[in-house]
Amino acid sequence: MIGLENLSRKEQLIKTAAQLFKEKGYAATSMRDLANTLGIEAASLYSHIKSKEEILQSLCFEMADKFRESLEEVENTNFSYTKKLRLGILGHIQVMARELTASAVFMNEHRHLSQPYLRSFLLLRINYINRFKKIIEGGIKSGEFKNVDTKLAVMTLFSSLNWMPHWYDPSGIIEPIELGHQLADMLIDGLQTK
Amino acid sequence: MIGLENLSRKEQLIKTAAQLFKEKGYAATSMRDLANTLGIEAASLYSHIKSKEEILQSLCFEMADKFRESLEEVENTNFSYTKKLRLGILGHIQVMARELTASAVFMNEHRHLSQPYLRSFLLLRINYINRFKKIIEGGIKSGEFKNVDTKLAVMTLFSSLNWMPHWYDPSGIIEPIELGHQLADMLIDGLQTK
DNA sequence: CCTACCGATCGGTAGG
DNA sequence: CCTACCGATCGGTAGG
Repeated sequence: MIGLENLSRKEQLIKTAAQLFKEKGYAATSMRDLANTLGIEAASLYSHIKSKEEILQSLCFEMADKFRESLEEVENTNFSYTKKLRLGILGHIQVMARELTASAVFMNEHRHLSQPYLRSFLLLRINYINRFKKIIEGGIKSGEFKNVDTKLAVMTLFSSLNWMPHWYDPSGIIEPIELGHQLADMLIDGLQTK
Repeated sequence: MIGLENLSRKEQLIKTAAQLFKEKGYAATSMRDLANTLGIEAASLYSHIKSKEEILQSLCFEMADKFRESLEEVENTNFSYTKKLRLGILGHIQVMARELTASAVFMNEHRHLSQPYLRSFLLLRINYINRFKKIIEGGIKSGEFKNVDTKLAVMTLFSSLNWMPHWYDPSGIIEPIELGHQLADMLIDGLQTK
């Protein structure tokens, strides 16, 4: 692992776990896998964390919080719905780009949370999705957007966004902001030439 | 479980496993979970199948085959790229709608395949994605589509399509074909009014 | 952060 | 399809 030198041991542990959870999945990652990657014994992990699930909890809820924060900034503006949607997409992608691994875990591994954490995570997520949906609905009412099925539209957006950590190459040419603009262009203007 | 009466015991077993793999994930689903759901002992499963992974293999490769078949039909036409893209989307969604659970497993659990199955699965998948990409590239060259980033375009399409099993309600109002048309409309024409 | 260890559960087999 | 069982591995604890 590279770039973990400045982090506390606990932060290193969570970052490393996120990597493993992303690659192998939460259930298929053992505490011994994690310990081996860090170069310590499995039992030693428990002086930093209380349980395996605690790691998943911090990853999921910290990301949920960052996504919510980013969208709230956009909501507190007076831009058109078209611009709000674009800024919402840009914000989401920038949060994701800063935490690509944690974002992938947020998207794919949250189902392994136990109750009551799972329930409150799903509430946060549906709330986030509904806020994007409100922007789309607003755009339809204002005449900016076509009268599409808003559930389909928002789920298309949400799945496109959240699958990005699986294929986006942060060392590649295209920058997160540029990527966000292109995705917004595609969804707002379509592929077709005018 | 409903509607499994006409299937062979092995087919029932695979369908039931798909449901559990979708809900809990492959790694978190134990053979005892599967046996309990079917109302038999875990050891009895092995008179129908060789291993847990064999179930995952049949699910993943059978779906890959159906998706490939559906896209090949579209490729063997002389339609415009716009129409090919639309028909490709419709085909994918119809295959998925017929096997919603297996499709979710295909999308999210394939990483638990061991070698050499994982490698050949990923080859099938990248081949499928590249065929969609070729349609988009063709449309750009012909002037039907704007000069977008084709990797972004095809991954947006692919992730939208494959996340559908997680939110699409087959008992709801909207039919798979109608859904496919609306998704195609969105991606091709965009959200924006003209 | 380590050694030593716990009970529970895992995928799977033998033999009927 | 069952009983009986296997060795391996799981998340986690006690005590230092």
